[in-house]
Amino acid sequence: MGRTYCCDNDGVKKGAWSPEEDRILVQYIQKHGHGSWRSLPKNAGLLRCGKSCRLRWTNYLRPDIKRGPFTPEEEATIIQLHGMLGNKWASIASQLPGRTDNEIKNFWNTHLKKRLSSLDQKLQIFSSSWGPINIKWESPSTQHMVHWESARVEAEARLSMESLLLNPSSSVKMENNYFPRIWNSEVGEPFRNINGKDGGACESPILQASSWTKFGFSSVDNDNEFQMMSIEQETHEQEDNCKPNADIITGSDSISFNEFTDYSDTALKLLLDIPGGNDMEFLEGHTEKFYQLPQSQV
DNA sequence: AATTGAAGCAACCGCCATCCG
DNA sequence: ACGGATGGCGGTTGCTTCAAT
Repeated sequence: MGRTYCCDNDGVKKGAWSPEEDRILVQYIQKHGHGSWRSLPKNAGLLRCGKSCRLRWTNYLRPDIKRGPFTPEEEATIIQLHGMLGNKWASIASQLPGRTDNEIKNFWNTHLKKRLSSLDQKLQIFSSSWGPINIKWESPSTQHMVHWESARVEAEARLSMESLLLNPSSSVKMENNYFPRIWNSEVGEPFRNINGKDGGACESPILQASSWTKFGFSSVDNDNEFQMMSIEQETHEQEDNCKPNADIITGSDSISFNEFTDYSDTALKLLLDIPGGNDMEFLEGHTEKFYQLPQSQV
């Protein structure tokens, strides 16, 4: 059985849109609005299905579409949001005015995924040089964590670097508000509620693990209801409340969320933007300096 | 100059959620 | 309450462009 696809009709054109079709579609929508997408092509005199028209309009012809390459800020936003939301392209796009979910999805698949996968490889090399870090890299959930962490740390590193370069005195404050803003927006809602119906306040795992404080950035702004806290002081206080989050994320892997975070924050930070051809060269003879086990692990 | 493979991107497809009669 | 219609979303495909050989 199954429902019929709206473009199953004979005589419906497929493939690339011609400038003439674009012109007709734009003129029609400007004059009448899109109304029902299904009836639009017939009314406008286009041999396309409504779905195709909607896609063409939303992804390409809409007047507020922002063309051109992604800025570093947009890139960082995508990485961060993808770390939080996964492949929720529409949600990510809603935070990037003028960008479409399709564009972001393509950008992720063609650029960012590759970059993060190369980070994964670096991490594997990095971890294999240390016996004590018993990470099961083949585990899907751990791999997801690696993606998640890679994305987050890369974005943080980039943002902090840009912030310091552009405005050493004030920009940190702005960037520190980024996660709280997203967390408190509709995008963050499912994550705020992840701990169950009793609504027990549980802080974002991202913020729990955030390296802002670890790397010496401290919030100077307490206006936001979402307050950045010292990891050392606050994480342990909330650990019990938030344990389900960590379990969800790490599954049955051999390291806990927080353990992994402690390792990877430092490790990834070091792996980013390393000058020269040999990414691992900087580690030689210096591993003990770069890497320290958390107190609980020593 | 021709060929080939990779990368980038627009568009399609099918599933799912919501709307509406 | 139910079922069909519609819109939205994410995954995938395939065409185009470009660089390497």
